[in-house]
Amino acid sequence: MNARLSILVIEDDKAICSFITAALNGNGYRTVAAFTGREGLSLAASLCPDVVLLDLGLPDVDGHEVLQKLRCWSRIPIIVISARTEEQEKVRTLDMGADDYITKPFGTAELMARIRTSLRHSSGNFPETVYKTLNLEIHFDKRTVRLNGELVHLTQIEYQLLTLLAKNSGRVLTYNFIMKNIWGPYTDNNNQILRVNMANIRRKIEQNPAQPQYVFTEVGIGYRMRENDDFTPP
Amino acid sequence: MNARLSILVIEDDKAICSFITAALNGNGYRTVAAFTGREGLSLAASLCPDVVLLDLGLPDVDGHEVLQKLRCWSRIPIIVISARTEEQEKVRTLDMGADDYITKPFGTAELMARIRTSLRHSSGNFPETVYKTLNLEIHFDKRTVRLNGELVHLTQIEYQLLTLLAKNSGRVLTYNFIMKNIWGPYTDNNNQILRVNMANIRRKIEQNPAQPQYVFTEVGIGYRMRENDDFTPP
DNA sequence: GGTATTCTTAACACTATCTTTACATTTCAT
DNA sequence: ATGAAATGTAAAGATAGTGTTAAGAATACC
Repeated sequence: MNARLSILVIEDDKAICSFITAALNGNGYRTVAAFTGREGLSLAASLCPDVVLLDLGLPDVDGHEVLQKLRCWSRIPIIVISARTEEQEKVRTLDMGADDYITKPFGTAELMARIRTSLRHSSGNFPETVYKTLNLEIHFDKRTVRLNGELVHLTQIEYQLLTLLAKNSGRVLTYNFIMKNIWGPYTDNNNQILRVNMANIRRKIEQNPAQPQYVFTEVGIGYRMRENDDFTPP
Repeated sequence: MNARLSILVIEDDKAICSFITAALNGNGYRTVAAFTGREGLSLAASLCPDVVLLDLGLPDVDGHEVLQKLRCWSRIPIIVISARTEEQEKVRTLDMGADDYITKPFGTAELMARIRTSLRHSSGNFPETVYKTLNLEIHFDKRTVRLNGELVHLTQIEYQLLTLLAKNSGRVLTYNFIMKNIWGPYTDNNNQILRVNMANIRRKIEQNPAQPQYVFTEVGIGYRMRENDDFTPP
């Protein structure tokens, strides 16, 4: 059911590269190889892999530069592989945003374990307890929704859907993500049920459902909820 | 303003323990020490520290058991410290939910770097992944584009196109590369559709589409997006 | 067991988006 | 300068995606 996870290997030494990709394939991952930093950056952008393995000793661009460029726009887990064992080098690399630093030589089993650990990290987390904007308030701990101070009654699914969006407010959630989250991983790709629920929610909280203020449609992608007011960036 | 982060050190060797806590204190962390597994578990539960450092060689309970028990109820980052270097041991420990595995002897600088990395993972306060230049901001993880702070609505293809360029900012992407990336490998070599989309994007984000500030045309080659000037290391 | 609520499915109207066409404008070599 | 090639723009038809309604099925509640 779940699509296989894909891993981008950025490594100039073809022998090592094919060794690594073979090991990854053997463990059920899809792999894509890049032999230069430039190539790696483009592929990362177009493929959006689940993990990046980055060898620091590249011919064209400095590996650290690749790391830096990637971190400008992505939080994909990046596991750096390097021959250098000096502590300063490790510190520098980790502080530039690498998720792990493995020194050569290393065993494939350890590599696989560290990949699994990275994947664990990249799956999300959100702590907020109140969502509040315009005239809408959601208290997650009380499980209440208020519009202009008045309690709004939502059904189970409607509430789940609204809070999923609220906890990720400002961010577009894909139809698929929402479906999987609420109807479980084995639902088909039919959004009809989602559309109906959204229409019902809008009827309850929007003044004019045709011009929503709270939940917006991103055609072809999914829904996005208006950003939470008491959002305090770091 | 920010409360200092607290770290629980579970380590039976008092010499090593005081060495580590001293280093942590020197780096601004609050530390609590536990000399047995049992103690460590109860302290973790009562304190809810931000990170746990766990030595596997404990006298009373097996270190792996501590790890397992902790993971039953908590997702606190756990960094395991161990004298054992065998790969199987590392794999087992990581797969039981440890966030990192450091072998003795290790330097304090590396330990600190790995703690920072773990903290980044847990608190979700990853530096936001954005493209930013002049008055334009693209938030990749939210899938939003802002011009002068205002949300700009882009269609699916427009967004794909803009982010492909942004993720490769400063570099020329050929028409062919872009076409293949967005319309798939089997499209013909007709750029018309690409030109239309670029015109639409420019109408939405450029002040004067005839003299673009963000996406430049490289005649005969492709498009290039103004370089991201946002990079701020952690 | 009957009633009310909620969930799901299907049909259809409506809207946004995509693609194509036609033509204007710019660029560059001669 | 001039013309051919490349690029930009506008508009309209085709397509796909979304919202809405309503009716039957499933579930919970007396």
